[in-house]
Amino acid sequence: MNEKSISARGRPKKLNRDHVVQTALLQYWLDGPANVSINDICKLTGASKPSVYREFGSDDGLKKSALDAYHSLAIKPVIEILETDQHASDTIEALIGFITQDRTRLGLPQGCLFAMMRAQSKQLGPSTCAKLSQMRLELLNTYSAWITRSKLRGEFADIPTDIAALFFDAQHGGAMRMQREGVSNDDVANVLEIAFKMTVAEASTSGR
Amino acid sequence: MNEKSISARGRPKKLNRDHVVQTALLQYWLDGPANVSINDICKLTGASKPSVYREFGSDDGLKKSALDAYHSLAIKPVIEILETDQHASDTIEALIGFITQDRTRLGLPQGCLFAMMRAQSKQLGPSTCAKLSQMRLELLNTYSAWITRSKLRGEFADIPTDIAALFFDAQHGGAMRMQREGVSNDDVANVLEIAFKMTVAEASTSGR
DNA sequence: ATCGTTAAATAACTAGAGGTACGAAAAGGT
DNA sequence: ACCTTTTCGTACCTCTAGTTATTTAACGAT
Repeated sequence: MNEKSISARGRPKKLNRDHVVQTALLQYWLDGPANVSINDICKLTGASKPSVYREFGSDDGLKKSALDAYHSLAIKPVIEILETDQHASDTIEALIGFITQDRTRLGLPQGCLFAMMRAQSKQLGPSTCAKLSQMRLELLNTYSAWITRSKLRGEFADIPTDIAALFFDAQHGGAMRMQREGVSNDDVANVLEIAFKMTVAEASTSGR
Repeated sequence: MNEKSISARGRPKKLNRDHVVQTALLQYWLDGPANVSINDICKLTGASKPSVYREFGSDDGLKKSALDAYHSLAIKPVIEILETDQHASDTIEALIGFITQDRTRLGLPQGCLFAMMRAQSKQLGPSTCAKLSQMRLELLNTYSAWITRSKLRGEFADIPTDIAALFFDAQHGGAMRMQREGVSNDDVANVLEIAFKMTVAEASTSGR
């Protein structure tokens, strides 16, 4: 099924790719991608340095793989919330809930690796940067599609779609930074609520 | 007047402190504080490394001094806008204008050194970090004071002051990131306008 | 058994970071 | 003229980053 059974020749592989990626992901997330070296990853996983280079090619390759894993873990859920068919205000509520959940209980760091990497993209390699902007576009497009759908149902204010998408992306980034700077999740949620409230269609607001 | 004339003994100083600080500031601003080494600064200014260390003590000291200079250059203007006595909507307009001005014409980089440093504070030394959080608090307090005054004049929406201050800070940071990521100043201004519009008192909005 | 294939790990290399020891140089004071 | 004070700058140090050469080990195929 996997590639291992296809090419079963040669010395069997010892390195656990997933373990390395997960460890790197967590460490990048916890300490910031620029503060974690390949050496650190080797110490943490017990892998040898050449093994890591054989598997990922370079520091850039490992970071890209970790970012890939982060996508499944923390970006896809956001996208799925935006693609769930429900009232815009419910989507917003779900979004706020996901962003401000207490991740420490799940053993996950606060903040957002994606946001951190965007903030330090100048210190990252080309393939990580490519992945980053691809993810950025994917998110912006998902926001745009959701906003368009919400507008058709009269649930969204009269704001240009692309501007509103940038606005949502900005709020998400802002929330992540607040978390890192120690603002309580309650306060972050409050900020997001007043931020997102205005994007809801004005008709329903004045109707109450 | 200055310290030079007080202790005029010893070999005269050759190092131009201001020149070094300004060069460092610009380079940090342009390439990111983590991507500029003391060596780079020395090459750019012609100063010798020990001179720089004699003057600033450490990398951390130089970064702190550069951040200090940035405060006068780009943070103080924001604070002054917030302390000018005018209608809240005019203040907001001035704020948006300042944030989205085209700095390339002034020979200044895009983005915001303060925001960049906040995003990479884990890579900075203790005194730079202290300066950073001091500036953060100063800004938040200035926002809060302005919001309180605006509320008294009925020009601000019914939002908890500290939450609104965090909201403004978040918008500023978001705008800086958008600039760095290549969003046009027009689009940034549009995002800020819809973001700040809601903080204006609702009474005047419905009155139109 | 041996051969090609693949992966292992030790031990290096290069580059650049932050930081400093130290002797020479340039001024004023005596 | 000499001493003291202050700064200068070359040449170094240490440490860690990313990266790789090289030899050895473990497998399937012949």
